[in-house]
Amino acid sequence: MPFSFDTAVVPQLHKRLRDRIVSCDLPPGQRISETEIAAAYQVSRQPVREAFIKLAERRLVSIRPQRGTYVRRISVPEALTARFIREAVEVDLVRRATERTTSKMIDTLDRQIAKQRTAAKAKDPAAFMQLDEAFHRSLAEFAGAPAVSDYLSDLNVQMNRVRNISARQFSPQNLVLQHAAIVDAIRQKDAEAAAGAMRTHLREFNKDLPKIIKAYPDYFEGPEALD
Amino acid sequence: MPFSFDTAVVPQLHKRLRDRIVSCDLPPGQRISETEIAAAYQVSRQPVREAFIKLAERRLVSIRPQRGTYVRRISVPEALTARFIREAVEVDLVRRATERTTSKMIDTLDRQIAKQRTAAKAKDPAAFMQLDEAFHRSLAEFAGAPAVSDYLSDLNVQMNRVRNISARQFSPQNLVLQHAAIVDAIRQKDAEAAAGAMRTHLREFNKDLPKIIKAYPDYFEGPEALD
DNA sequence: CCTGCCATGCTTCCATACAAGTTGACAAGT
DNA sequence: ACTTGTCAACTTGTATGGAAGCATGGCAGG
Repeated sequence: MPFSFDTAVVPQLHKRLRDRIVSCDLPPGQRISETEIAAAYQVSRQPVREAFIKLAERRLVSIRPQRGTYVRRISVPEALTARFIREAVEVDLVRRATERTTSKMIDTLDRQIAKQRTAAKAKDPAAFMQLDEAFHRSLAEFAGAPAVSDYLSDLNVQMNRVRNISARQFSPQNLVLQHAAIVDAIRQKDAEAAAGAMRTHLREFNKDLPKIIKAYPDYFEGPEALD
Repeated sequence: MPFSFDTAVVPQLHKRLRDRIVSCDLPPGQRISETEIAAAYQVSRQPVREAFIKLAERRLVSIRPQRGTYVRRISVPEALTARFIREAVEVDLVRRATERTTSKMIDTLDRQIAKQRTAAKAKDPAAFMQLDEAFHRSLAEFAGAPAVSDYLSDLNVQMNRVRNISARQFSPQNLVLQHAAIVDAIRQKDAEAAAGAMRTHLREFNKDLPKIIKAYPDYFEGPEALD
């Protein structure tokens, strides 16, 4: 499938490949070569190579010189580290958001949760993932630090592959309840309760992870751990 | 100055350019062209280009197609966001470290502080910066999350240019005292005091920043904020 | 049957050539 | 004086051709 002409090729390639990797359409461990992708997308090798470099910087692929380029398997320590950082930051964010509670803010969050409930019932994991991200982004905005989300989404790239599988596997209904608990605590202006609810919510990842590892062991890095 | 032959060129170039940028040897706003750098380091344009791509991913340079590549000016909002995240994470880390206090740990930290005092008296900013990073890295290790440091150092790239200038401008003696306060709180197993001391320490950045902006206004992004 | 060598075909890396867009100078016209 | 059009000298983007290194499989020798 070729690209639009009037735009640089590399960004298009990068985005497309990233999406395919995060959604596990290109599964972890999959080998992808410059020539192969170049032929598939009808471009020369150079832009493909440059897209690969960008993906490697985000640790989504691993370029092994003279050997090949592979979709990185998920590193459990890395995913846990990303989760740890996310917990520290988001707990802080939700505390701050609670201190600045406004009725407009509560309304917005309530509306988002209603939408999430709908998506959960409709069993539309992709839509739910998007709403989930929007919810956390809103919290960052209400905490007065909107740019934090951008940094976090960079970080989340590692977690998101797991969460994508997870969303397909399990019902996100739990997650909606946890979101609702966070909003309730904010509504009551109870910062500590909100922080606790957020911690509980984010630690759910640690419970799902082992299940996903059992179900898809090939997707994860073994002890070899070569980059 | 050419490179060693038996190693790939791109990583060497990347590291060298990154160091030059973070140390402000290549000042913010400086234009750097592929051909120019290629000539200076005796390589072809392609590896330079690929190093530029990596630097752009870390937001250290801004590649403007058909126009040129520039060392990014420091974005104040970005630096503040990085600091915010760092505070959230490091406060959490120091709390955890306090809960796991051991005498060996205290010894290590005390020794590090002694070294910092020496570097501060010797007015060796580069050495101090290195010791400072080692100190924070140790705290992450003692908190049982060593990999967090790697993520943070990625984040810090933005702050580090400011801190580099700051270290040259002001005496780091204050910072040593703040480090010592953190260690004292850990010694007394007072997690809240340790967290508070860490907050105070990291918020120092917010006090230095305006001074640096006044002294080097050209190094910072104005309202134009193009990318 | 097992082991080690070696050719072959792959991969990424680097160099080079060309394409396409931007910028600035400068001259012509108003 | 001011605007406008053109051109030349840059910039980065893409294509392509080798060079060097690695993996695989066949094959000779034990």
